[in-house]
Amino acid sequence: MFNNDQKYIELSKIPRYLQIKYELQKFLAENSWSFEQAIPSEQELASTYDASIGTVRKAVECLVEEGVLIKHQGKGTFLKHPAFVESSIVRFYLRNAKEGKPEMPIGEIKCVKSVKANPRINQLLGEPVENELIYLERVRSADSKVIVSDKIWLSPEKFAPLSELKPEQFENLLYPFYFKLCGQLVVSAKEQMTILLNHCDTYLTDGQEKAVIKVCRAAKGLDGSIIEYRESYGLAEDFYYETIIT
Amino acid sequence: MFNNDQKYIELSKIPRYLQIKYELQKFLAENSWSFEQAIPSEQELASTYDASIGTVRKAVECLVEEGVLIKHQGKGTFLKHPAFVESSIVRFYLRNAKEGKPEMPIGEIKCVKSVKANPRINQLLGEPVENELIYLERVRSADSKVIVSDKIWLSPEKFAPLSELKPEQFENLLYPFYFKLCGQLVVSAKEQMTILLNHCDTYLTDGQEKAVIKVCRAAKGLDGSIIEYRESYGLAEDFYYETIIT
DNA sequence: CAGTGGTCTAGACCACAGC
DNA sequence: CTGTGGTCTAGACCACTGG
Repeated sequence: MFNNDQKYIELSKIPRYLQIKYELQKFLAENSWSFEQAIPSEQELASTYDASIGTVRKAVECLVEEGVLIKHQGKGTFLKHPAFVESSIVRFYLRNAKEGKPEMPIGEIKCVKSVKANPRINQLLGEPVENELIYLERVRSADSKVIVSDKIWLSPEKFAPLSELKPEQFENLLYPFYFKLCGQLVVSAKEQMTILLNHCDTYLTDGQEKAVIKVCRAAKGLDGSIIEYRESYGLAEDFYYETIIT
Repeated sequence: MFNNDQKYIELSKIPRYLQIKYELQKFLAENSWSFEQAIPSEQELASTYDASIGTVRKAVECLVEEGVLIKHQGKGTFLKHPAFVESSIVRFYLRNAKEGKPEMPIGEIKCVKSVKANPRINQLLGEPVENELIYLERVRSADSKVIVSDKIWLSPEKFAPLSELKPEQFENLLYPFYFKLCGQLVVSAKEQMTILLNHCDTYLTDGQEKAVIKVCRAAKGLDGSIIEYRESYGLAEDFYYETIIT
């Protein structure tokens, strides 16, 4: 009925460069594009999408700003390795790191299991409310001291390969591991920080109550949906965070 | 016209659009441009700087991204009112705000004086290390409860008019007041957050030691130099912060 | 050298605001 | 209606990369 017509009109109102952006995003998600191979050049994209270079450049520019792509003059445009280090919770230890060589902390999985549905988290992950989720517990340590304690929830479908693994079979960095085993790439995340003055965590606080910072993180995949939900805890005394405001 | 040509040849290493961006920034700073009057249109700018519209648009786009300008289709491009509310320290109370009407807290100056030089702060503000600085103490309250306590340092030259004032002559919001009295516009700021578990503040903690969050803020003016340094304190239990990571 | 992205031009038409 | 910014084109040349 009218719906179709209306939809068509609505769609044609979306700028061409945004349409191309979405197409490109879909293309990259569906092909599990590698980090090493350049995506088609701007000339190629212009001809395949039948648009001028300027328009394609604008589409690509959007994805660069979102942190999905990165350009190298003379070489090409590539999928960007997400900046894993930039997590706010992981900045804790960077402040106190030895001069010159900030050492990456070691990530260790403590527990992998399937847990009952949690309405709020299921909804975030786009899962039916009755579905069970994959649940990980993990600690990050430096100099054999626990710095960050993570609780992680994942969709059972997208991350099915993980549920078969034992804790020791995981790797140090989780996001590249997700990508390798499950083809899921984290491109951005939203974090909420709060402070808990008396919190007790098995791994972080030695069973005592301490002041901690809690970071709730919702990580998005290439298609924009939330693919991982994580709650991280660090000691308040180690906290340091920097930001720019405009 | 000759000037432009010559300049372009001399500075040919810097892209034209960046040159125009700096020229524009200088122009806005020197003319104390108002928020209500649109800056010259893209056509005008293109002809005054003898560049194409596309190039001028790119220059303007830079300043929009930096939060200096804002565009309104059909109306023009304007100096942007800085988003004062977006300060991370001021987000505390927004979380607990009554539904529908997050009330702005009331800002009240407690003290205005000239203080001895502090090497670190003098350097940040670009002042000779022996110069005295203007120093303000201020609290922000909601429901007659102190939410944030600020210590503020300013250059004596740029903010000379303030040193003559009594506390009660200040206004609720400082940044618009700076602009009105001293022609100084804050366009961006860099903040560093840490947690102090046992901190005592005259206004915030009733003389007791409490867990607080400390935010050090360096605020930049139109020309990119730091024009205000501020240390803000808020109760840790009220802290809430959101951010996007890419 | 060829191919990539980076910059720039000189137009065109559209969408929106305000008179 | 005019003037603004928003989108788009079809080229040009430059700067950088790697074979």
